Amino acid sequence: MKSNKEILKEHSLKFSKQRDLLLTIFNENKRPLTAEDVYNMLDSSMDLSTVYRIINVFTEAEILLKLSMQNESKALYLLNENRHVHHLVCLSCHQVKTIEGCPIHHYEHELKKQTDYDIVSHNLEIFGYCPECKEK
Amino acid sequence: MKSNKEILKEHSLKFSKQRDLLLTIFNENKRPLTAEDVYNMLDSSMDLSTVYRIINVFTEAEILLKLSMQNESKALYLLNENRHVHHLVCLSCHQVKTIEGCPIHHYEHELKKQTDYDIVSHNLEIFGYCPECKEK
DNA sequence: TTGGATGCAAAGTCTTTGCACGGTA
DNA sequence: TACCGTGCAAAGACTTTGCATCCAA
Repeated sequence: MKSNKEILKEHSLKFSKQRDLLLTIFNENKRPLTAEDVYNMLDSSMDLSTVYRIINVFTEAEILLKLSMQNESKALYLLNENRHVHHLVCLSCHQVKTIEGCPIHHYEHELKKQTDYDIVSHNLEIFGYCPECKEK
Repeated sequence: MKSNKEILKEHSLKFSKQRDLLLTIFNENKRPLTAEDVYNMLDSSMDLSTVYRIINVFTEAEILLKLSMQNESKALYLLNENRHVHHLVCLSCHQVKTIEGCPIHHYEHELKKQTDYDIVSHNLEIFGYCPECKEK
């Protein structure tokens, strides 16, 4: 298991107490978090603007992944596991299940032929209710 | 071809000059538009807040579809064709190609079994460069 | 020592809301 | 006429930025 310090170094990012803390939070919470979620977990011990700045730096470095979830006005961020995966997100508790294997990888090739588009990426998120929440 | 008046009536929405105009704009521009795009097309002849209000009403009535596209801070809206389709969006010109047939429809059933989640919906958008833009 | 990171406060961007007026049913 | 829609102005929510200070390399 890599230390936070090592992770930062790999991405040519300076170490700081704040960056260390944020990495730890995202490591310990494998679900999408808003900047505010993170801020609250820190008991406001760091400025909100710093949280935003670090999240932006991490996203640019691809340490974090930005999710686009409709009906959410705040941006959600998740640790980038560096594999091509998708997420099954619980609409009630926001818990995330990571789905290995991309169901449309093959389809992209087909689409490329059909449309003559240069296909670069896609965005797939699946929504539902997790076993616990669906009972209610 | 239904008139705008009829479309509004079907959704139990009152007719107004402004709603009529917006429907026409979305009908003539089958690509994702921001509230501001619409406002500009109107030569500012209607208030921006009205544009937002109408877009919200239309989205709630499912006349429009709200897209979630990462790296876009403004919300994008598109006429809802009332079929389950996905969109292939050009990263350069925002032109949209509608894809009939859902490549993951079958996959959702499989996933339901695997995960015990109650799967409700998904969100798939595909990004790339259209034949014209990819030359550049 | 030095440049980048942070805290604080202020501003920016996108969107929503309150209220008076106007138009549709 | 009664109610909903609209314009205008202001506020709200989320995020970014400027600047002085602080800290890691």
